[in-house]
Amino acid sequence: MLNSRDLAILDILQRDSETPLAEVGARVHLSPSACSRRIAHLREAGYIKRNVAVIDRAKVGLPTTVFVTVSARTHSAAWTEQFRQAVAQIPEVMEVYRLTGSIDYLLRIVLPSVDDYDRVYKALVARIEMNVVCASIVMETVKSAESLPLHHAG
Amino acid sequence: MLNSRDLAILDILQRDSETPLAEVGARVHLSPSACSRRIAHLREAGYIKRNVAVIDRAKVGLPTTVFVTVSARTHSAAWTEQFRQAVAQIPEVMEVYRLTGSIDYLLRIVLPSVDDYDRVYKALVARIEMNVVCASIVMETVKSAESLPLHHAG
DNA sequence: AGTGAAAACGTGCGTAC
DNA sequence: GTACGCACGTTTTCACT
Repeated sequence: MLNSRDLAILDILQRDSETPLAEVGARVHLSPSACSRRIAHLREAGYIKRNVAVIDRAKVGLPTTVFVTVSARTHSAAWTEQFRQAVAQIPEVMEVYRLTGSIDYLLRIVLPSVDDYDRVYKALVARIEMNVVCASIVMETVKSAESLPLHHAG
Repeated sequence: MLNSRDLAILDILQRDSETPLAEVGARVHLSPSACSRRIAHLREAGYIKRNVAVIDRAKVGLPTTVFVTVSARTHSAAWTEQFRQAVAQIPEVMEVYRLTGSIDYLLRIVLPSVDDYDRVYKALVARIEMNVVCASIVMETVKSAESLPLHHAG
């Protein structure tokens, strides 16, 4: 289980994983060595999965996001599995969610430009029969939090 | 500008920012010290924004995701700015995108449970008048890439 | 069991070649 | 680009509560 101090440590590390233990310790009122042990425990227990570099999408030539809503042709287990494999194979498809309601799936696709969507669309429909309900291009990212609301966790 | 070696380094670091320089060097056929210089440059130039810990959402008590589609009451600059501030103030609202098409905005909301959605919904409508078109609960995360398709970048 | 002080360790960085 | 050495931060040990 997690106490409030563990949550505070996680909150620091999800914003900057390179924060020196001395600073982490100062912020949660703990010694650096104690922080080191806590973090090691949080890793082993799976609360921290790994550390990653956050890359500027626009700067590396991937400024465009397209959201695609899809409904299944059939709801058979075979179709579902084939769909799962299709989206797994296409790296531009970064996230796929199965939703409640009339729309079955939501896909987030990351691309160099809107022109590339056609390529990804064709790659998708070549692998699996599906009804693309709608494709919406992201005009503006109004908010992008990148850190979990840990203070509001259960 | 970025060459293919820089992209390879970014690809390694976006998967695991703790990869030792010796291993990064081995994978891109470069000495550790040369890697160190490249990475420092990638940071200064803003390609790498920062390093963060990836936290297991379910384990910290935030397993639920809700996607909400919103259309604007009016399209005035004042409404837009007020909407921007409203979503900025609510930490559970992690991402907000302005989209093409009839739906104006897409919100990704992260919560302890579906029951908490009512609380966030009320917090939103208390701050800004808007038409919530639809709220869909994520039943299953079919794919979650967490790393950019750098090999397909422009 | 969990803490803090201090010593040992390892990695990354700067200088020299 | 390689080799060395220093410096820093992290990790471990240990005494203690």
